[in-house]
Amino acid sequence: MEGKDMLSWEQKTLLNELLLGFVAAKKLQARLGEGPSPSPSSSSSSPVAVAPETNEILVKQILSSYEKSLLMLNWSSSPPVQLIPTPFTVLPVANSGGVPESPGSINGSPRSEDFADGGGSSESHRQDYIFNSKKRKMLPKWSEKVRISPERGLEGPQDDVFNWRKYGQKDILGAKFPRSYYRCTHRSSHNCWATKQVQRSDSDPTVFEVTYRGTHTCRQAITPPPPPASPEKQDTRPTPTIAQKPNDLLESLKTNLTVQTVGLDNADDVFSFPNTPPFYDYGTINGDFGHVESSSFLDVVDWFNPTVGIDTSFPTFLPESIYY
DNA sequence: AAGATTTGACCACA
DNA sequence: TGTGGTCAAATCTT
Repeated sequence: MEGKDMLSWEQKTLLNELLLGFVAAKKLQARLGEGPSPSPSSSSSSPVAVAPETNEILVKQILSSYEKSLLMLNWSSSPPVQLIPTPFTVLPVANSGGVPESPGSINGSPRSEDFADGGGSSESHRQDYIFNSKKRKMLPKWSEKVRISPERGLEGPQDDVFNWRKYGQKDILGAKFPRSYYRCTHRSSHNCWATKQVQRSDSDPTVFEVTYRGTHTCRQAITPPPPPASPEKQDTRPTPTIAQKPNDLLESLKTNLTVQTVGLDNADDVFSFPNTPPFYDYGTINGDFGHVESSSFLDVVDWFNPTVGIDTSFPTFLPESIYY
């Protein structure tokens, strides 16, 4: 029964995201429709200087995709709906892996051990373990390099708004520093399978290589944040236990660290956080809504998920029907 | 007392 | 068989 709750929560989250895109597309459509479409030729500073008809077609396609997706979600509530690990989860620094051979239920089925099996048969426990291990392997994976500024005295990157719980540390062959393993604090409560590994760079101790696996299905960004009790009590903990206003957090993050994405061609590109959190800028990511088959916007969702923890709470203009 | 971290052990995979 | 990733009991912190 709890599993069902989780599933429906995921569906809601997905619906939420879909609706966001849907409404945005609607607005765009309205704008395109109302304004006297600017002359397609000259002084349009927009990078996407296309004929109005093309715009409309694109918008229709977008809307159609959203509608279909939403419809599908609505009527197929019983089959597992995956919020994340789908083959089209592409992240800016994805370093392979991550593509499930079968989109089966990666995240949809909660671990039975969570509420059943009360420490009973070790055999079933083993099977759960194996199953989850396989499951995890199919999660999308990407990494970032996070640089801290030494003068701030931080020893670990405080790189996102998610709550991570350390579950292991390992000495890695050939690495000076041990690798730390974190998973989402809400793993059991929200069935959130996001994990990350933090490895301090050998060559530059101010750089932490953070490898994320899986995306958050929890809503940490809007869960009641614990009061900022004692600032910087510990150091090696790369995880803030805060989930305050993303903007505030981003501002502070911007001053503290930079993120280098790994795996891009120009690896020395240093990425700084933008001023506003999320970048729900479909214009910059679309590239090709025309035949991308409704996956692009999900990519965006995943794109910012790990670093800034886009919460589903940001200014929402969604119909209350999906609000819970 | 509850939640987080540490750490040794176990497991899968290359 | 060695290594990386995870588990879980013990320990620590709040």
